[in-house]
Amino acid sequence: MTRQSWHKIKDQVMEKLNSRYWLPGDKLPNEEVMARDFGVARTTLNRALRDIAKEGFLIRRRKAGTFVATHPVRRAVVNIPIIRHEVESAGKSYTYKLLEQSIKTPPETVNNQPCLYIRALHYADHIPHALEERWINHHIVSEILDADLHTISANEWLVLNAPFSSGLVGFSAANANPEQAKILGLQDKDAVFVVNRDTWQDGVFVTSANIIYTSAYRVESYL
Amino acid sequence: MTRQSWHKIKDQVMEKLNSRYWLPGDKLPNEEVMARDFGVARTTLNRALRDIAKEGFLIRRRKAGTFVATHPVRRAVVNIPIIRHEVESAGKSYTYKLLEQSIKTPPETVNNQPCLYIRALHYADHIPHALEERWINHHIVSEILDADLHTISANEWLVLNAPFSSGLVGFSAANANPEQAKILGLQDKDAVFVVNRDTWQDGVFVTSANIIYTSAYRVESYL
DNA sequence: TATCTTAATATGTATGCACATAATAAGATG
DNA sequence: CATCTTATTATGTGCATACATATTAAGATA
Repeated sequence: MTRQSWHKIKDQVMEKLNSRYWLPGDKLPNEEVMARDFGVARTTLNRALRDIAKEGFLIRRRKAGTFVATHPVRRAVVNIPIIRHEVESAGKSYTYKLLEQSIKTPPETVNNQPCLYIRALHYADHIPHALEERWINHHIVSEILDADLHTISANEWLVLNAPFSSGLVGFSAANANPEQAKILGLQDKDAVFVVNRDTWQDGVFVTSANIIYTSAYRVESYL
Repeated sequence: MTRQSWHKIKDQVMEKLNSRYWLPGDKLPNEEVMARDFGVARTTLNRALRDIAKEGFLIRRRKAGTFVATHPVRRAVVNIPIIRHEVESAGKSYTYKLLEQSIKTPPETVNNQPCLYIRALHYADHIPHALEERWINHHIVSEILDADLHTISANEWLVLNAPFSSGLVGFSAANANPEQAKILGLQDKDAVFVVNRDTWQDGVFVTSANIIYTSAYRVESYL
């Protein structure tokens, strides 16, 4: 008898969900029984079920049991790459221009003490691709004051030098303001796609960035 | 001696990454050694490392070993809820109006045979919140022809009745066209946030939807 | 040297067992 | 009847062990 992997068990369970053999809300047999049915150890079945639950199709509660999710919340996993990589992997040439670098006081919503402010333009095939507007807490990542941000983008510098901080990403749409439109080569009021990223290190504010893309930009993901 | 959980091991490893004890590109000790160092079984350490690798901070290759990712691709996990739930969990009243329901031929980019076309408006506190424009392959999910789409949105009906299909999500920005602007109560050319969802069941086209939100809308996620 | 074969190695995972823990149900107490 | 306590149960997880598998490195062969 060939060995069963937890991947195969997962596929078999998913098949029973897809075929509606188990319906939303249904309670599944307990692990011991299912493991016996599938002919694997409970550990192996457990791993398969945990993985499916993590994807949102099953709800598991101790003592209560395992249930088919009634309203599976679909989760899309979105990659947030470094802009240079994003451009280059689309087969285009990447260039970059630092527009502004100064220390000033950000809006209260960002931070309550003076920060390093960066404005930079990312090009794909020498056409403006994305405008980066970023606040950096240089009290925390003080080494960035020595970095040559004409050569390497703040985006990339931070990923390399403070890569493991936690953060919040937001996607939204906006009308370009006149200045942004001019820089990006757009008409006034043209729609832009804004990616906002705020990150912290151990609870302390590190950086807040708005990346402003032309409306041709699109974030995609399989789910 | 208290028992160590794989979560704690994970935290300890993450701490060594955060503190730059291990630098991007570094090779970590092998599992056997690390397990001994942390005082746990290899299984437990393995689970922690697998989890971190899944999040993109470590790269693991058989025989080669475990390495700190040089360019960790940040992944944001975005929830795609049912619109009604989204509105209600914001503490607002949800209402819904079916604007159009007909069978016609979609653009070639969607499907090559006549489909059910739905246009519906979702309200939050009786203010237009999102416009749904959707094509449905009624040859596959024929039961939807019997559903009363005045009562339940196609969005929700599909999640309940064909919930486990695979799909593609896209986020983008656009300028509202005059008709969309009128329906959503916007000015012409106002920016809108568009969520596009295409889903298939076993490789067969099921549905393609554009959900058009006003620019106040924002997709957020921790990472 | 170039190429194929083989051995060594680090991760991947199945299994049986034991115990931890959360949540519920049953029972005891006022 | 309400409330607190306790037992039960299903999932969560640790551990030791064995073997699987991908990948690299070393050795053999031409």
